[in-house]
Amino acid sequence: MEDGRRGMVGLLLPSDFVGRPGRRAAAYDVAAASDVVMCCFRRGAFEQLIAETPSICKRLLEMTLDELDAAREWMLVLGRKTAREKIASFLATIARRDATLRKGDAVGEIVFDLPLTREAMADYLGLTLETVSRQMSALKRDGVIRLYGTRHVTVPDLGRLLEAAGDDSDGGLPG
Amino acid sequence: MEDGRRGMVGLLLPSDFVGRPGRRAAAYDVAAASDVVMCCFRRGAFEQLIAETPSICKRLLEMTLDELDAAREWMLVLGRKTAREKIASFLATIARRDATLRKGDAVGEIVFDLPLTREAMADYLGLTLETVSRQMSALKRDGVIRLYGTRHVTVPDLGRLLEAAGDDSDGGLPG
DNA sequence: CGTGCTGTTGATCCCGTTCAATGAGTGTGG
DNA sequence: CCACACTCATTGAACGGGATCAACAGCACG
Repeated sequence: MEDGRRGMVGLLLPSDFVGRPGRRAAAYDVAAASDVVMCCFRRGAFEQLIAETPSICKRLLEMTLDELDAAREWMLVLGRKTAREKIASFLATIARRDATLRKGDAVGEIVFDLPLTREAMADYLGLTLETVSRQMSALKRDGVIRLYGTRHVTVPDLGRLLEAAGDDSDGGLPG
Repeated sequence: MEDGRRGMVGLLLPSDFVGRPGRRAAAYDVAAASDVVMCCFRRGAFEQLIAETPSICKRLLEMTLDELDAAREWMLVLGRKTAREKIASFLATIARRDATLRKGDAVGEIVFDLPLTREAMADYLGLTLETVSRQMSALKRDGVIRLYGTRHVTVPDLGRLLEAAGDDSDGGLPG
């Protein structure tokens, strides 16, 4: 924002798509928070591809609708959750997609690395970096997560994390 | 949310589209806040129409991308703005689309009716209804808006409203 | 070693919430 | 017509969660 306040409106993870067919300029900056591999398309050729291949357009529509749902879900997080719940929600999101990518070992201990600095997390969650740090410490103290270094996280019990996130309903583990 | 906290993730206004091609169930409730006229399509026929008419799919994609941009814009509002700025941003949004619908008299005094109760505004803005009420009174006291009854609003100077919204850059009135 | 960056922790303050009372508008029934 | 109930809105007082200001620790790098 003009006065220096910063915000993040999305987090792109492996397999995500970025860009807006039909527009020259994006409304937001895209910054790499880690090393990335990108697959790029020339705008003209890509738009032609869309025009000629209805199934691709349909697929893009579905992906965009998914993003929209995610954005709306996040609006609830930003608008109605406490700092602790925001942090827990964020960790749960990362844990979930991480588990999805290397799928298989669904249950048991979850291990992952945070892709963001404390400051970036704060921007994403609408908090200050100090609050992020404090709540991370609090979740660690309460045994909801364990921290090795500042980035490496393990979640011994996903249920407890979801509980801390305010996303109750038990996590819905399939029988 | 499960514990009684409520939130709104979008505001549908005349000419908006709601629904998700390709999904049976919506992730959110849709509630009418005023009298409405809806134009409905049967799912099957509509999806067939999409499949057969690439231009419609393309149009839907564009609309969804616009909604996604709006949702992200709103994430910044929810995450980084003060109560006063949130209220002002909301009023500016309503004023803008209202001016767009009955387009023409762009400049000068803007007049419109709020489509929501204070409580619904609070849910949309991530505030309490008391705070909404207080900030409305504050904006009125400061002369940014005028209130006739609880719903009817006039904005004597859009620039000042945008300033209060934190959306500086002067409103960009064309010469 | 010093410098810079990221993260942690402490102390204090303030904005928005919470709890509570009151007002204003509307519909209902005597 | 007025009393009553009910909903929506305004306003006040007190509290608290997160922001702010500030000090310091860990680590990489020259």
